[in-house]
Amino acid sequence: MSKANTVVVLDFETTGLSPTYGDRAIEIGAVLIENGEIKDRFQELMNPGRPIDGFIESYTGITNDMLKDARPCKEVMSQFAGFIGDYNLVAHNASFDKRFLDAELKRVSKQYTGKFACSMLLSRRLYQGAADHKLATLVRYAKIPSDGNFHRALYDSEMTAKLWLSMLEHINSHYGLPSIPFTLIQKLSKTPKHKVSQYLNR
DNA sequence: TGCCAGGCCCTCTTTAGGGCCTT
Repeated sequence: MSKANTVVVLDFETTGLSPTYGDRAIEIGAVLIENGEIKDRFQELMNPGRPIDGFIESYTGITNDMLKDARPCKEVMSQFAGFIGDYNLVAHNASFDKRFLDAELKRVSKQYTGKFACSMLLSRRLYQGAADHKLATLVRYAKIPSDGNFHRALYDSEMTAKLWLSMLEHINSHYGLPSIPFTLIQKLSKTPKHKVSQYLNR
């Protein structure tokens, strides 16, 4: 599979916000996009080794009962390392998912070489008219069909993937760029908002 | 057991503060 035309879009559900303060992953979901199409999927719950609190149960719909028989994080993450391989990676608010990916893979002595891009940072440049840049809001803004079942890992990764493809199509239709290298998307995601057109029209 | 983040980005900025996003 061509690395240049492939990205893995991933999403974690977790026990909280900070792996450096002991939070763990409880579910990973991911889709593999090749040449603009979803070609593969990965989804699994994982047992973090301790109970999750009521807020997380309510927020995700993942219960302690569901996690009781799930495989431990180390088994799931070792397998997931094989799924992401050396592909580049995308997530919505990628700094969050990158922290958990790094922390969980470090526990199983796995590494990855792909680079991250962030769909939220890109959307702040391309979809400046959106009411906000939450994933659900952007899915509605981009008119992506959705049943509204957010906050599960595979569903959110699929919606992020479709949002990502929507933004690539936006770049093509507005700026005549049918394909744009991943490294340029990363740079675009850090470009000052008022310079986006200048950046893409050069 | 319970504690709890951090990068981006704007502005009443840069010797700072606070909202947005993710769970």
